[in-house]
Amino acid sequence: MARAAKHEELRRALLAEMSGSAPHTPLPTEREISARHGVSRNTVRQALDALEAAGSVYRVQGAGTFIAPAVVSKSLTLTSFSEDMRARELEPASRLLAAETVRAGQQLAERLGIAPEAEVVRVSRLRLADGSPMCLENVHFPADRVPGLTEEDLGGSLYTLLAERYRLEIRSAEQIVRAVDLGDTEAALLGVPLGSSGLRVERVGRDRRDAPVEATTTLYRADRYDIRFTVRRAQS
Amino acid sequence: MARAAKHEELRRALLAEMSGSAPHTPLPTEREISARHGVSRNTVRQALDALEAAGSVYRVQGAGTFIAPAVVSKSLTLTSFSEDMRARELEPASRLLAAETVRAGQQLAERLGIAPEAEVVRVSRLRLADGSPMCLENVHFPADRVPGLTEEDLGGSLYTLLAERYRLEIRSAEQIVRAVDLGDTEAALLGVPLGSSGLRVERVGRDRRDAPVEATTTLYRADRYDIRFTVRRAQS
DNA sequence: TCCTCACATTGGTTGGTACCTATACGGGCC
DNA sequence: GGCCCGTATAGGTACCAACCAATGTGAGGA
Repeated sequence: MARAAKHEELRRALLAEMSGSAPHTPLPTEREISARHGVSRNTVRQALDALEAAGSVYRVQGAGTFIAPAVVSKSLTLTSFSEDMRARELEPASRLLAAETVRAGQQLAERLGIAPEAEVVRVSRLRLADGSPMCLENVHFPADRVPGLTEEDLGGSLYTLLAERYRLEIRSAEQIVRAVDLGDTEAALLGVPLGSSGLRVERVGRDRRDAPVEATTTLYRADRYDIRFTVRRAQS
Repeated sequence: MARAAKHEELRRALLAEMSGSAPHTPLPTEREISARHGVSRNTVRQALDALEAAGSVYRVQGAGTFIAPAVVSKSLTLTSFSEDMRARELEPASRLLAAETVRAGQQLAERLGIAPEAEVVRVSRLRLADGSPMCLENVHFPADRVPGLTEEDLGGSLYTLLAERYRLEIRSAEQIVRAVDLGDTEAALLGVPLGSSGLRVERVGRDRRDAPVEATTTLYRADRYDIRFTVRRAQS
């Protein structure tokens, strides 16, 4: 390891230095950080850019860079269910419901950018947090990208399995969030009353070349789950 | 105008040049763009950084920069209801339900970072898209930041009013999204069947100094509204 | 024919420098 | 005492230059 770029190391260092301080505390000036850490101001700015994008600091021209107030929600990042639950201090677990190879069909084919006749591997799991149901997860992969997946241990993190076994890394994902009325089987599996509402998240995960790798539909219990994120004003 | 920074102008220029081309078409190399537009490579990279963050292009080291596939969802940005609806090609409108000054109370005080006894202005509106109800919106401002707001015309864009009348600009916002069962009055106002589910978005808007400016709770119809966004893998 | 490896090319990182613009603070004027 | 404005200082923009690291290709060997 230790292959990290300087601006990345600096980012971590600054994050560590900041960790104890109160919100709105000013950081040293860019020029001072530059001098103290023995890097160029360019590198400092790169690190600060990342911290700003993550919502850890805010900058005011002419005034300085300041520690952002502790936010409920970190900026929106792509996380696996396991990571998501651990961030909420819940213990993630899984119950495999189905793992099979089927035809893609029209809708999935479109989301994954493959032919409707192509085969996909479907993994259906009930995800638990601290032992009780949190969501129903339906993941689809193009079959030719994950040969032998149905024989693997699907109880843990799929992301880890994908990365280690198939060298597939999901770098970005598009998500569509909707509120839905749960069906009876869904409500039963999730252990909520019939007629409850739920949060449906449809996701298409892409590798660093923007090729679709995964299409997932997840149904969350409305009473235990929310989505938190920070948005910023952008230019047109 | 024309006060735009070079990297910003370049970004727009590149976006325009790209607009016709097919996905995965490579852009000119950074060095070539630099030469052709008469700017430094640093500036080119700044422009490309923005385009990449917006999801318009993706970059592969050693290979090039490519036009990203047309995505359903642009990267997540902060938009007003009016902008949001226009992006969906719907005509936004408003019906004012209430505009009053009240005590903040515990919960609002916490969200806005003010004292519970402090006064807040509450603006409650039914938002319409193409003439039919889309959501119920409840906006709260610290009263001392928007004197005389209740006397203004509250039928249009609050963001515009805030910017022009009070010089308040919302630069970032934290949002919490949940699925909820609508209450009877809410369902009636939104014109959906009793017992329908809805999407509740709680937002705290902040100015560029990260000071809370507004706290909004919005209740969307589940059948007409979804939230779309792109997430990226981030470092720890 | 197929595989391998060196190399040219592309984006990624880092350094350095200069100048612009917004901000805050303090001294001086009213 | 309070307002105004100059000035020091902060971040923002832009340029140049050099080198690193991943990629892909084509020449050459098995």
